[in-house]
Amino acid sequence: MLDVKLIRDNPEDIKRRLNDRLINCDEQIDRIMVLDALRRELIQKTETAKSEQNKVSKEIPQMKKQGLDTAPIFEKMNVLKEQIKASEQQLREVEDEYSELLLSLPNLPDGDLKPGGKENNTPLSFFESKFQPEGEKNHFDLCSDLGIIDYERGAKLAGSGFWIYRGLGARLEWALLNFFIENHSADGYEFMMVPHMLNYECGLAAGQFPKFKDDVYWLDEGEENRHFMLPTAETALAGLHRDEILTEASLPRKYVAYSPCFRREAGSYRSEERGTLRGHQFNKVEMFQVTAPEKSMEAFEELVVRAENLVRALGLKFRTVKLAAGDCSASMARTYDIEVYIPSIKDYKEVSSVSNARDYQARRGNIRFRREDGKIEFCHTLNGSGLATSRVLPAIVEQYQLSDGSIMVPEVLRRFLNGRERISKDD
RNA sequence: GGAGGAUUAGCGAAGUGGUCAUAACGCGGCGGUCUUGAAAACCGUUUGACGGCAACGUCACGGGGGUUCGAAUCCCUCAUCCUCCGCCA
Repeated sequence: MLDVKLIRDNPEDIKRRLNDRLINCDEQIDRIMVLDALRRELIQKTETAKSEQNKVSKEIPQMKKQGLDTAPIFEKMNVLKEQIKASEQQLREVEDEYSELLLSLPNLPDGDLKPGGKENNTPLSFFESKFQPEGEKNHFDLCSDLGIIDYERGAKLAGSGFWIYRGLGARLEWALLNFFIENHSADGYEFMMVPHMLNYECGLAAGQFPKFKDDVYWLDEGEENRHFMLPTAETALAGLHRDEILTEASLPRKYVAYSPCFRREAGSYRSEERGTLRGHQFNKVEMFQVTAPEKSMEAFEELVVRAENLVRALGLKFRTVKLAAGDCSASMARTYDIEVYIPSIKDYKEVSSVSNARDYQARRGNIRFRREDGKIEFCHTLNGSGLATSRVLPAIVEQYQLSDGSIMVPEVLRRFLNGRERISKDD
């Protein structure tokens, strides 16, 4: 959520900066300006009447004590009561529309981002693979032939977009997750195992709701207090310190969580995204930080390097891309993607998305901290995948394939697989 | 799933329709007096949000709604926690 003061002070500047995202919010901002003024006027009106009501109300017990006639004063109070009721009703209507509009505005992109969409993304760095692949098979065929992923029976159990990791495939997947968690934990990130079903407020704080509430799976539990399956552990971690005031000394808070991620992905199927490249459920290790505002860029750089180092340690070819304003997700002020190379489609696929939300999520979730001098401010929140496995595994099998259709196990993962160096058909 | 009970400041807790909600009282925290230093004792202090240039005002007793001239207090509803019963990996 944006600070309404920013809009109030310079609505044209905010419009221009949001336009960089290729989203036109001009009308919404104009309307917010109108409602903001109206809102403040109504607040004053209501509070003046309430002040009067409180004053008179205090006189009543004294009058009764003295045996005075209270009838005329009740008369007056009834009038006040009606006035307050009416202006409160008006205020409620104005505030409903006002906060809905304010919540629907995306975050301001950082000033150094290129305006526009995907086409304006800027690759920042490239890393070449450690291993020279000996074949050109695609990951779908390799995984099927090796028997490490069962796509057919996955669809049988749950439909298209689901798969089963089997045997050494499951072990490899588990090894990746372990490798990531161990890495972050060693550097002071607190490992969190969070609920996989969350309430609405989590989605609101993270910035996914109300706009993207149809992109997640909702459980059928009746009208109120329903749960949705989390689309990323970020949604849980963004809700962790909701309505809390943290001490400055306890910042930055560094968390790492593993969770499966559930996404509807309605209409986003593309034929090149076969196998595990896009599914309704995938595994991800997520990093999350809560920082003081002046420390969030430092934390951002840290998260980018952490994610890069994991891909580098696996020896995979990848690149890091700075996203243009329009390609960053709505809650984020800046995002860098780490993309791993998938030889069969001659393209890079995102395995990590590192973002700085600045105070956008903190405002929505009311996540604050107290400075040493006692002042209370909103925190900054950041998140980054570290990493999502559903694209790492295809990259591994393709980039580490041998001429006979077996694959090499990246060195850093071997100790999670009893020292195993390769996976072949006979296993 | 059923039956009870609870939710008030950092913590414990008083308050059962009005003039004690910046909330009694206790603990803790912070500042001070005393002390070589500490402890003890004593004194003081200690919520947040919103509106306003300010003076000041408004709101918040788990959340939301209602009754009333007036609600922490009465009613409805939801959430969470506790106790007992049932069921269960």
